[in-house]
Amino acid sequence: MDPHQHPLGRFLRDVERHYRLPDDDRRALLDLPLRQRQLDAGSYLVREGSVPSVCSVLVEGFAYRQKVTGEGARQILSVCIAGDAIDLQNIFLDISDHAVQMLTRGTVADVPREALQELVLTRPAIGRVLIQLTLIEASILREWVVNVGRRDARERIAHILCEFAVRLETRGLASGDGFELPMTQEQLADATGLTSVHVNRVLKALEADGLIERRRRHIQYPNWRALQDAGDFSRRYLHVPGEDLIEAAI
Amino acid sequence: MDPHQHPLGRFLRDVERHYRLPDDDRRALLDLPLRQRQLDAGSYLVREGSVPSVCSVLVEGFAYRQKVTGEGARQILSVCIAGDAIDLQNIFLDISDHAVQMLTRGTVADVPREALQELVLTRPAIGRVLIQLTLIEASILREWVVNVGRRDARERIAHILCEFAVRLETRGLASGDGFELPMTQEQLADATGLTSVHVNRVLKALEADGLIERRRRHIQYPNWRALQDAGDFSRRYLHVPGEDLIEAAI
DNA sequence: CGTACGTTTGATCTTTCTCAATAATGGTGG
DNA sequence: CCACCATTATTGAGAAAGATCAAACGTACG
Repeated sequence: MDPHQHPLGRFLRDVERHYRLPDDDRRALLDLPLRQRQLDAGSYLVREGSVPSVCSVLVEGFAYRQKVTGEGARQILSVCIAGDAIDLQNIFLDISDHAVQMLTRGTVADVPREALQELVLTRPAIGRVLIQLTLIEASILREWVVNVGRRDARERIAHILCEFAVRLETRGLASGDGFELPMTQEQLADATGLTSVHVNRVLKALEADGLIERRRRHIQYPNWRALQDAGDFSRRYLHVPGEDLIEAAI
Repeated sequence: MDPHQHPLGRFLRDVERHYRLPDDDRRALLDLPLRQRQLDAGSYLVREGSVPSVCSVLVEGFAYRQKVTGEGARQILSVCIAGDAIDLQNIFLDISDHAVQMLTRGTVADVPREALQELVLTRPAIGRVLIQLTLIEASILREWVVNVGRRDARERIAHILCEFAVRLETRGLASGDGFELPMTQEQLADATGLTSVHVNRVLKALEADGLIERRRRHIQYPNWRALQDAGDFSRRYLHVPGEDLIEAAI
C-alpha cells in the first residue's frame, strides 16, 4: 500500500524515519479511525483551556501554536507542517494550555484520543516513537527560548529561516535552496518576539547582505552556510535521523 | 514503606500526584537499580552533545538546563527542583541537545537508561505518567517562550518568581508566602533573557512597589494576587493536579 | 582579614518599539 | 477585464526599554 494515498501517509513516513515499526504496528496506525476535515486559514484546531477529545494530524497545509498574554500580545510557539501530529500534548493532558490555529488553508485528520492513547500504551514501538516525536518538539521549544532570549533580531530571523528550510526539506516540502514561507511578516514577528516593522527591516538587511533573496514570500538562500552562520544555526536540536553523520562531515 | 526514605521518594510522590500507580508498578520504580551521587554547585549532569547512558532524578538541591549561543551568551531553559526527573529527554533521544548543571550542591540518583526505557514501554501506567511529566515540561517551555518573547522585564521577573513559588510549594519545598531563591541575579538574567544589571533594577522596583520583600535570596510576596498580576501569571500551564478546581474557584 | 563573588548604582549608548503614512498585492464583484 | 477593498509590506522620525561600561559596596568564607 502506498502510504501517500493514506491521510496519515506523510506522518507515518516521518515516524518511520525515526524508528522502524513492525508491520502490525504500522497496520494499527493506518487502521486508526479518523475523520478528515478541510480548514481555512485562521480556523482553530485547539483552543486554550479546551478539553480535547481528538488528536489531529496535519495532512496538508500549515498550522501554528500560539499563546496570548494578558496584554493581548501574541507569541507563536511553533509552526506545524504537513505530516506533523498536532496534539501529542493533549493525548495525556486534559486541558490544553495553548491554542493551535491553521496558518494556511489545509486538511487535518482527527483521531479519537483514546484510540491513540491505547496504541501508545500497549505497543512499545509506537510508544517509543511517539515519545521521541514529543521530545523533539520539546527540543525545538528549547531552541526557541534561546532564540528569543539571547539572540538579536538579525540572528532570530536568520535562525527561524534556517529551521524552516531544514524542516521543510526533510519532509520533502522544499527543494534545494529555497522555500515558500507560509507566514506574513507579522506572524514572523510573533514567532521571534519582534515587531513586524522590525522584521521587515531585518529581512531587507539580510537581502542587502546577500544572505537571502525574496520574491513575494519565496525565500532563497544562495549561500546556505552564511545564512546558518548569521542565525547561529546548528541542526542538532532538530534531531533529524541519520544526520549525525552530516554534522560530523562538515 | 515510607517513600521519604527512598532516594526516589519525592519523585514518586510527584508521579503519583499525577497518576496513581498500581502497587506492582510502584514497586518496579522503587526497585530500579540506582546509584546516588553527591554533587557540587556547577557540576555537569549532562553535557550538550553527549550520549547519555543514565537517567538522573534530582534527590536534593537544584539544577538547571542551559544552552550557550555561538556568541557565548547563556540561556537557562528551566530550573529543576528536588524530585524532578532530569533526563526524561534523554531516555529516547540519543544525543543531548542541551546541558544540565547543578545550581546548588545536591544529590542525584542515576538510573540506567535501559531499565527506565523498559518500564516506560512495558508498563502502561508508568508510560502514561512519565509521558505526562514530559508534556508538562514542554508546557512550561512554551510559557517560557512567551515570557521571554512577549513580556517586558518587570513581567518576566514577576512571572518567574510566581512559577518558583507554585512549583516549590507544590513539592512541599516552600511554605506560605515566601521561598529561598536558589539562584543569583545573573542566573535570573540568563533565565529571563535580560542582563543582571537590569534584573537588579527590576527587583528593586518590585520591592519598592511592595510586590516582594527580600532578605538576601529569600523572597516573600505579601500580596500574592498582585505579584501574579504583575507577572501575567496563571498556573494553568503548570498542570498541577487537582487545581482546575482552584482556578475555577477564583 | 583579605579575596572572590554577588549586588548595587550611575552614566551613556543601542536596539528595537511606536506611531504614522504610503505603497504594493491579491482577491472580489460588477 | 477592471475598479475597489482589505491585507500586507515598506519607509521615516522620534521615543523608550534595556544593554553596556565602569565603579563601589557587601558579605561569606577560607
